[in-house]
Amino acid sequence: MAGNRVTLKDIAIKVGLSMATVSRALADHPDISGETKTRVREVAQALGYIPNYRAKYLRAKHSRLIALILPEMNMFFVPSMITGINRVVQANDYSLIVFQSDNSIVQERRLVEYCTHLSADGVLLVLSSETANLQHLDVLQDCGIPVVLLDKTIETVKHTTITIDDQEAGREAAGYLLGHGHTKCIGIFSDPRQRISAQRLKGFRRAHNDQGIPLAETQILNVAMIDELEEQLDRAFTAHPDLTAIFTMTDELLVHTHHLLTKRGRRIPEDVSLLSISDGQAPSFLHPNVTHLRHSGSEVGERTAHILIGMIEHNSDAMMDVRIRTTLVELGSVATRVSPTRRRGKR
Amino acid sequence: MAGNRVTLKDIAIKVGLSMATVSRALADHPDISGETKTRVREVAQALGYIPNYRAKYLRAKHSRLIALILPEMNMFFVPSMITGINRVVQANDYSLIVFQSDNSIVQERRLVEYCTHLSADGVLLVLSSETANLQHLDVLQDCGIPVVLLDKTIETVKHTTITIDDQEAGREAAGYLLGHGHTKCIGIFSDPRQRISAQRLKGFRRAHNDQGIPLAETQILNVAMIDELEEQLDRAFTAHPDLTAIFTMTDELLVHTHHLLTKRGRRIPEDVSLLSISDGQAPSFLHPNVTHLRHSGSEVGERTAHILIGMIEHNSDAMMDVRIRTTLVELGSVATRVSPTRRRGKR
DNA sequence: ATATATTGTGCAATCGGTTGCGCAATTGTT
DNA sequence: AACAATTGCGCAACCGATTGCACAATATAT
Repeated sequence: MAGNRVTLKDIAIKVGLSMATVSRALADHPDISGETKTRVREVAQALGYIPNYRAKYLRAKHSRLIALILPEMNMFFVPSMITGINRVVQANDYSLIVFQSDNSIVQERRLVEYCTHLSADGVLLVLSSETANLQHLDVLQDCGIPVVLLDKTIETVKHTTITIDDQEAGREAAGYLLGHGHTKCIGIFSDPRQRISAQRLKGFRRAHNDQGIPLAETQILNVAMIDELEEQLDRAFTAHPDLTAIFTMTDELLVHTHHLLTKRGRRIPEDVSLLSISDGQAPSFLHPNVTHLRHSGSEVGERTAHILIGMIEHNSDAMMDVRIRTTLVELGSVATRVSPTRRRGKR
Repeated sequence: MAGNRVTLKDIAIKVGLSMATVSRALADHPDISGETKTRVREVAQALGYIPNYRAKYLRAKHSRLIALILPEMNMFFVPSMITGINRVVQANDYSLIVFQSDNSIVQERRLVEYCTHLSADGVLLVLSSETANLQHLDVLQDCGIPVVLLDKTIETVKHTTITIDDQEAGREAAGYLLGHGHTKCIGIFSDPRQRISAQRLKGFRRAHNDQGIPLAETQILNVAMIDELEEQLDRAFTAHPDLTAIFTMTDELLVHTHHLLTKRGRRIPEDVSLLSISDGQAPSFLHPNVTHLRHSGSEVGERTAHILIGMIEHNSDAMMDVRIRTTLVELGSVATRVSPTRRRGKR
C-alpha cells in the first residue's frame, strides 16, 4: 500500500517534463520559469504528491533527527525536560526520537550505536546509572555526530555537558536550613555512586563545614531504592530525635518523604521543616507548599537542545560545560528556629 | 565529517569483491561461501563499517519509525504511557518519534502530514482538545500508514481506538461511593467538551440514576483550567455543606483537590472521602493513600503499540475498538457512612 | 548577419544500499 | 567422458530524490 505514493517521476510524466525540472520547480529554483512552476505545483497538488524525506536526506547526508537517550521515564523532571527539548527541536524542524536505556549500560551502548545507523544528526544523552566511562560514545565522534550530556552525567573533558551546579545547589540548600536555625537536619540523597548525588551531598557537607556545624554520617541518607526510604527515615529519627529539618535532593524523594512525615503525624513545618531541589510541580500540590531550589526541567531541555542544534549547524566541536543556576522559591515548608548554636554564633 | 563514513563500496574495494557480494555476505545470505563471509566481516569490522539505515529503508520502503503525537506532556499518565509504548516499540526494533501538538489542531494537522514525509510506518495519536473531526487523518490512509487513536479520542467508525471504558469507570466510581453510603458527593471533571470527560461524567450520572440518588448540577464541577479548581471547590462546599465524598477523574485533579482539602483543614477520609481515576503513582504518595480506579498508562501504551505493530506487519486494516478495564485499588481515602437514605433503602 | 548573453530545460551521476537474473566454475551423476 | 546440478559471485536496475554541467532556443549587442 505504502508503495503507491506519488513520486517526482509521476509528476514529471504527467506534465511532460523531466524529474530534474520538476524537482527544481517544487524547490522554487530561479532557473525555472514561473509558468512551469505553477503548472508543476498544480499537478503535484492534484496528484497528492508527498515528498519522501528519506530519499532527500539520503542525498543530503543528514536526517534532521535528534535522538534522546534516557535511563528511564519518570513523572518528575523528565516530562518537563522532554517538553523543553521538543519545543526547540520542533521549532528548528528536527524530530525527536526517544530511547530508554532502562539504566543499563548494555542498552545504552546499543542505543548509541543505533543512533549511528539511523544517522541521527545529534544525540542528547542522560547517562544510565551503570555508565562509568564514555568510551561507547567514540563511535559518535567517528561519525561526526555531536553529543550533549545532560542532567545525569559523569566527569568528562571531551563532551559538552549541561547540568545544574549540583554542588552549589546542595550548599545553598544546607545553607538555607542552617540560616533558619536548623542546626540538626538530615539530607536525603539518591544512589551515592551517581555524580549528581555525590555532588549535591558534597555541597551539603561543605555548607556545614563552612559554618562549623557538625554533620554526623547518620544525618546523611542514601536511598537507592525508594522503598528503603521509610526504614531509613525512621532510623534517622531515632538517631536524632532533635532533628528539625529535612532536605531532599529530588522530587521523588520529596513526595515520599512528605508522605511518610504526614503519615507519622509530623507537622510541616511546625515539627519538621522540609526543603527540596525540585522542578516546581510537586511543591505546589503538597501541603504546605514546599520551599525549594527550582531546577527547571524545561529550561534544561531548551538550553540543551539549543546548544546541540548549534553544534549540528555550525559544525562546532567546542566543548562546553554549562551550569544552570537554581532559584530559591520560598513557600511554606521551612520554619525559622532560634537554635542555641545559632544564638551563640550571632552575637 | 559525517560524510566520511565507511560504506559497502569501501569494503568491496578492500576485499576485492562486488558490493552485491559484500551486501549479501553481511546479510548472511546462503549464496555466499562461509569463507567469504568471514573475510568480509573481518574487513567490515576493521574498517569500522556502519550501515546506513536510511539507504536501506529507502529501498525497503519502510522506515521502522513509529510516531507518537501528543497534545502535551504531563507528569501524570503520559510518562508511563510513553514507557509502555517505548518498551514494545524498542523490543520490535522500531524507533519512537515523539511530537507535541500543544493541543492545537493546526499543529496536529501539520504533524500528521509530517509523518507522511518521514514515511513513518505507523502513527499513535492522542487527539488535541481542539480536534473535532478526523479528516486530517485521510492523508495517512492515502499513504497506507496505519493509525491508532488512544486515550483522548472522539467517536469514529474508521479508526482503531484504545481507551479505558470511560463511562464504565465513571459509573464504577460513583457506584463505589454510593455503595459506601456517600449519597451526596461531587464529581470533578475536566473540560466537558472532551469525550473523555463527557463519558466519565455520563457514567457518574448513570450510577446515581440507577440507584435513584439525586445529583444536582452543582455537584458536577468542570475544571478546564486547573487554577479554577479552588474557587469551584469552595463554591461546591458552600452549596453542599453536607457533602461527604469527592470523585476526581484524573490524577492532576486529584493532587490539587487533595492539596486544597488539606489546606482547608478537611480531614480525609473523616470529613470527606476521596476517590479518583489514576495511574496509581499519586495515590501512593498522598496521605492517606487514595482509593482509585487504576488506569495503567503503561498497559495502555503497551497494548496500543502491540496493536499498531500488528497492523503494520500484517498489513491489516481491520478497525478495532479496545476498552481496557480499570481495576479498583482500595486504599485509605474512602470512609463508610451510614446515610439516612441508605438506611431507609436497606430496610 | 554574426557573435555573445541569457533563459529554461534535460542528461546523467550520485547518495548507500538491495536484489533478480545470468553465468562461470565446480561438483555430482550415470 | 558427457551432461546436469549446484555453488559462488557479479552486472545492472532500483528506491526517490538532488544537482553540476551541457545545450538548445531565444534575446541582446555589435
